[in-house]
Amino acid sequence: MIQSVERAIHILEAIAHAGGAAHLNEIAGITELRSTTAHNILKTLQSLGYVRRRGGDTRYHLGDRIQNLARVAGDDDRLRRDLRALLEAMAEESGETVFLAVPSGDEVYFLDAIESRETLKAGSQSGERLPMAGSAIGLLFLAHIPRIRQRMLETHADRISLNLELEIEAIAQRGYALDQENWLPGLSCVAVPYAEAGEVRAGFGLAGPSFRLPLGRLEMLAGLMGDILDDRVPI
Amino acid sequence: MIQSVERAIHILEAIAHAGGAAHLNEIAGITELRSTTAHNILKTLQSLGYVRRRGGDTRYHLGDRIQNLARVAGDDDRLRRDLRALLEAMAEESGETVFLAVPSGDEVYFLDAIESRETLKAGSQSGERLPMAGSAIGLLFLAHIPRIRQRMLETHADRISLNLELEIEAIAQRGYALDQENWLPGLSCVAVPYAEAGEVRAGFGLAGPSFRLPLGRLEMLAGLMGDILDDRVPI
DNA sequence: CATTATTATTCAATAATTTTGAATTTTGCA
DNA sequence: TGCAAAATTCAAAATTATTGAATAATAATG
Repeated sequence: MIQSVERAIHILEAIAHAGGAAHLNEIAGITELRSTTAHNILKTLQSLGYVRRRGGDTRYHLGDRIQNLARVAGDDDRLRRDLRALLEAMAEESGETVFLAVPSGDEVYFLDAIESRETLKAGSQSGERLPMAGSAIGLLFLAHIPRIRQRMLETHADRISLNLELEIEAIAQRGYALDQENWLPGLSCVAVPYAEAGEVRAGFGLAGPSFRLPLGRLEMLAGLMGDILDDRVPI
Repeated sequence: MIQSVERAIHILEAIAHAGGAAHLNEIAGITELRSTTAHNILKTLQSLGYVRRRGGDTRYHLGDRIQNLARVAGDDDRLRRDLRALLEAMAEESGETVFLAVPSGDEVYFLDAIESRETLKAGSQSGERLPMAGSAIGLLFLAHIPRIRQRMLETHADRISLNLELEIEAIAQRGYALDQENWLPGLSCVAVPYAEAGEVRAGFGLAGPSFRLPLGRLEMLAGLMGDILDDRVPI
């Protein structure tokens, strides 16, 4: 357990607890550190952009860099809680297996799922991970999240086929992703994006046997899922 | 400059750069640390909740705690950039002085402003700070952001008048805040909230001489500002 | 299924960093 | 303008974190 790292984190949390800004002595008081020690750590955090001071205010504020981490970190538990009701609505209204997934590294991570009550159904895969390019929901992330697509280009530039590029382009155009037996014979899928603050954070997917899911119905279901998402009332 | 704090931050950024998850050796490679050193720091961050590993995956992921910091940190520069166009639209359509503010600690911090072209106008106060309870926009934050209200109750419980409580309640009900010469004789204001991810992050304010801003016009302007905000097209 | 290779973790000694406390400077306020 | 409070700097001391090697766990391979 590294002491100064622990202390630095406590300092950040002390500032957060004070509402986002606090004086050196206030911080030293809360964290029970000498003011010099707190000062050293704060200067380090400041030079890294995790703490700043704005014009004419001697208080230390939390810095912008934290936002960069947060954007990538996601917060899966909150998403699962917040979106559970929507997932249930989708399961109810479609009758098929539905699931919720988020991007995690260069993979898709399945947060939650509800299985269809039909005899022939797609299995749920909650807790599993799939490569980005190997699922409708992964293609959705590639199409809608620039940072993910860029990372894909950097690391797997060789493995990106023209076909894949066109597919991603098509998804970006129409908003949702379709998979008609590309991934598994007999299985069809739809995936729609969930966005917060103008950025796609997660995706809802639906999968089932192809004979129940002709193209027309897949498109209808994409619309249905979109409508359920739009029913969320903002402030 | 404290070395281990710097290293801990670099490790967090390395994980973020890797898309939110990375193996120990990968992290050690990027940060140019011995794997033991990286391991020690990661264990510290893990015990603090800033890094975690999820079931059966030996990679280190960014942890939920980062989200707690981010919620308080805000990111003013991005907000100013993103919302500048809206501020301009409000200035244009209302003809009065308008401004953008965010909560900062237990104060209101003015991020941006556009002054009216009228001869008699409210001054802009970009860069200034005002106490929460001393401005329409501060009351707006008190009404809409539970964490801010709670902090107010904890620290200034004695100074909260029944009047203030009722006013906050009224703002929470109708959505926007009004100030008719409460703060300064002859000056009237409106303030409307700006929300992201279901949480109020900033507020737009408008101020001008009371003779140009009777109650009816203030209410109309609140509606106008709300409409400009709603015109932002989500995905 | 056994074997190999990779990756993660533990440990004690050493080297180095960080903490200390006092002194100085800056800032805020009457 | 002068006082008080807060922030910052500095060199010595002491604890802390780093090292590197060795072990354990995990994944990959034939």
